[in-house]
Amino acid sequence: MPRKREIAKPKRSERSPQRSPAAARVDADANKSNIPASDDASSRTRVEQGNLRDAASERPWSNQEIAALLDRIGDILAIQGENRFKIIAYQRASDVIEHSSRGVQDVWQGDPANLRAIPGVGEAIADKLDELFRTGQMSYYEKIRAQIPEGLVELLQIPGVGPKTVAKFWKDFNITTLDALKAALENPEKNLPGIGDKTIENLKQGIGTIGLHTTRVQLATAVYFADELIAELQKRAGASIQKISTGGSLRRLRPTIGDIDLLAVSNEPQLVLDAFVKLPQVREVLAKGESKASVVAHNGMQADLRVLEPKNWGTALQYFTGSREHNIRTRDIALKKGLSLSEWSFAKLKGGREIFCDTEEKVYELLGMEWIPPELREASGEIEAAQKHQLPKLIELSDLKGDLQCHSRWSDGVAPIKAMVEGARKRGLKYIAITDHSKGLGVANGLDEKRTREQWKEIDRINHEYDGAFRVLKSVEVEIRADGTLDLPDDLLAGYDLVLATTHSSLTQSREKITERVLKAMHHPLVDIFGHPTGQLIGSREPSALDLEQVFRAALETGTILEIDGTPERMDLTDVNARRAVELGIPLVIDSDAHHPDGFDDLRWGIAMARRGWITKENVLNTLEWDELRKRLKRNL
DNA sequence: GCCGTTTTCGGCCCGACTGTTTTCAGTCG
Repeated sequence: MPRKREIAKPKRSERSPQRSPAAARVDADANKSNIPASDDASSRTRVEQGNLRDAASERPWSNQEIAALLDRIGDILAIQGENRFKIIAYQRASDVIEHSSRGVQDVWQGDPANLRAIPGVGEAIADKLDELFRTGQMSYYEKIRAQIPEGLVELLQIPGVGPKTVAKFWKDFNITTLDALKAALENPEKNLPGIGDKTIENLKQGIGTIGLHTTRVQLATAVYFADELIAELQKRAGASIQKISTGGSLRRLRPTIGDIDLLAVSNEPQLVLDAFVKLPQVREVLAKGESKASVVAHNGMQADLRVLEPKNWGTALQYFTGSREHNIRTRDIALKKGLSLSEWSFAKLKGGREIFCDTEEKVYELLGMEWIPPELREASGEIEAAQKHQLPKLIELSDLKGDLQCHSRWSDGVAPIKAMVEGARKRGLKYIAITDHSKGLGVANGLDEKRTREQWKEIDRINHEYDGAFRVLKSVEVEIRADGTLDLPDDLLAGYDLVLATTHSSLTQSREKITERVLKAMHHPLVDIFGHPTGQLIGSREPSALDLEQVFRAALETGTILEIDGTPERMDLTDVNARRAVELGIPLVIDSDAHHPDGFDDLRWGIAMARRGWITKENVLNTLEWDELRKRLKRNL
């Protein structure tokens, strides 16, 4: 769903997914009910911690940090009552940079003119970023930051409080911090004259829920919860619901989800909305009107429901799917065709009948382009491609023929190899690589050489039993040690069908060190795949400082395949990085990292990342039969 | 502040819900 504040408050948490003391994953299913706990100071960026200069380091600026800085400038300008289009310009630049598949500092290369190629970045912002990259500071930011009291921006976190209200607190009541506001609310008649009772109550409530409503959860968690809400709503008001769908970032399958958007068709909207706000999952009703309601569930997630008529379905679904930037672009295109596009219809600017679209296909057709899969609607080139009818044919789950990372109870999985085979067969796969951990990962009961050779015998027996109907590959998830060496000897590695190398420890190494370490492993002739490259765990661990551009170059040089790990908390490579990799011509594999026979369902999330990364079947090697795939492995070239 | 198959100046997506300054501003998506 296109959210204006998506580029302000909620987005901040989306950039730094919430931390929780998530235990090491044993079973992917354990994540289904895992809602990360609220944020803490450790995920704050150097921007949010204040002075850029103090926090400046040799590390390049990440897109997330640059986006947070531009976003913060937008917030300050908004509080100052600046021209709203100037504010929007900073927010748009922030949004584009955050979703850019290339590091902006990398694009810069010492020349601000290079930055102008980024949509939404003009002369002024390019020059400011140039200064930031050269000096580690931005004088414009320092200047405007000094013009408003410290702490004022934080008041924007309160739900329902925007820049105008913050400015009023400051100028009318001299309230500039959250603590001062809390104190003033103790005696509102005296401290906050002219503010109504209802507003006072909302402020008190809002302060209490800071953090709760901005928590982003893993895609899988949100999808399962949305399924639950829809099922319950169908049970209670199903007779009145003709159609129901998810919308927003959930429908676009973003790796993390801020809130759940639902969309329904009904001739009895009040009945459906009443049922919705009374669902057992609902803790609090934020708003309820004639066509929409917003609630907060007991698990802390916000859910919105819109109810409409069949004739509006296409425009409404298109609008509520977003993204915000995508909608701004599509509405702009409509305007140039003399049409005003809203969630209800196309209205003709010069009068005349409204045009209704009961399907999304009709909406895009009127806009002069082909239907765009929701996963691509991020204003990152999909509109231009759709106008030329050159959208890629995105990969689908059913294209996968095998899974090259999964675990049995030989290491940290919970099932015997045979049970994993049956789990994979049930899902239509024809081969799996059993990639139990190597001995270096002591916590995962890693295999030494002796146990490895025992495991191979079992795999031989199973393959014999299936007699070609299914193939189990002898493989390993070998640990790349802190110095870049592998923790199994070469003669053993040579005996596997394929080798997946990953990092699990020393992930806080410097950019230089961890990059050098990974490149060393990628140059090893027996390392076929580099798995879950950045080591990120959504909600609990940031990506390592690994220089992915160098990794991509090394992948091309060495023929090392890169992986998209579909475990909901990993999603690694993530969408933008996967897109960059295939743009450069690097072949990928999509794996579940299953630790349980049902864990193969997580391939679905890997496919989601791939589709968001514009990836086709041809880019992914495990869409091939094993006999074809094996020829593409480095060891067999 | 950005941007251009109407434009280098004059625009910049559209609507629901809330609270309250009862006709609309502020916030949000």
